[in-house]
Amino acid sequence: MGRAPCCDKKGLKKGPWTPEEDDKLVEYINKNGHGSWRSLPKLAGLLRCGKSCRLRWTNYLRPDIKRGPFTPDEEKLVIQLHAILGNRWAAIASQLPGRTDNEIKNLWNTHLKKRLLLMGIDPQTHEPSASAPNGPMNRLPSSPSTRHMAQWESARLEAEARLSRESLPLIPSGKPEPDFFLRLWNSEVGETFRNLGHGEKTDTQSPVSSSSKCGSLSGTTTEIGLIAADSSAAPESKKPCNEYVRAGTGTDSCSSNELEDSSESTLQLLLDFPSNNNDMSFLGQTDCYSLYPPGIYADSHFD
DNA sequence: AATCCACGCAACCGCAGGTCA
DNA sequence: TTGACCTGCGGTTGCGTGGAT
Repeated sequence: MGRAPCCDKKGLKKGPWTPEEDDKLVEYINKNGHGSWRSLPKLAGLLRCGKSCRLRWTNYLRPDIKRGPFTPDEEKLVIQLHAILGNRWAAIASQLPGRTDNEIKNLWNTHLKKRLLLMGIDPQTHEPSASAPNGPMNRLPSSPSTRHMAQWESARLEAEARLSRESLPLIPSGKPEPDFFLRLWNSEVGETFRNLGHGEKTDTQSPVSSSSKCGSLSGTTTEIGLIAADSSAAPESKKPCNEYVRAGTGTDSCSSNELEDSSESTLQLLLDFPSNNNDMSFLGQTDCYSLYPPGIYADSHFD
């Protein structure tokens, strides 16, 4: 795969953007849209490479960018999503309207990572660091894949307990609509779940650390399968759900691998789940999805 | 007042994947 | 099927700024 160097031309400007350049870029995009980023600089009269223009636009000039400090809620969400997604900043950013992946990446590297370290939590694995052997997360398994499975299993059981306790359909009014799960199950994603027992392929290559990806996707699909099973009385959902829950609740690495390929669309569907600020709120706990013992990510740690 | 240093943010770099001829 | 082109993403760097000494 050949790839043309982006900024191989001499005479292209680098470094900080001037207000004049910003104006040109904004004016051009407002008039014409960005079209091809590669040709944009020439058309807009900028001595920049297209990549630089795109970055400037997406990270700074875009009108829907929310500027200003992150709120505690946003920070909590970033941490929770990072526990699920790992360093997939774009995916995390997509759940925080107005925030860019760059911004979140910076937030993580400059603030959140340090805070977690101070709390004795390894920011990469979200488990207790060696310096905090008695940390509250020490009860979790040490192998990343096992630990993630355990985390999601814990979340699953929590949700299961809550749902059976309530044994009521999920009510709208800020809560997920019951139909959502049915629709989910009957969707293409649900189809993926239904096919899980038939030897779907697995994607083992990913830029994301294996631990985070394994845990996130397997857990994600587990949750969806469970909820679909519990919240829908649709007859067609019974068998596949049972199958799926069985697969999802398996704690060996095989089931993890099988579920791993539920794909980005699955993840996206979960992340697009209709809730307020906390994507995991449907698991029952509103301030944290409780993969960790209470208080780990409580507000007080991030104020 | 001058210097040093740590921090935060904007921007760059290189890779990966998708599209299209 | 192949390769060029394009975009998006994550990691990293460098500079400006403010606080500490």
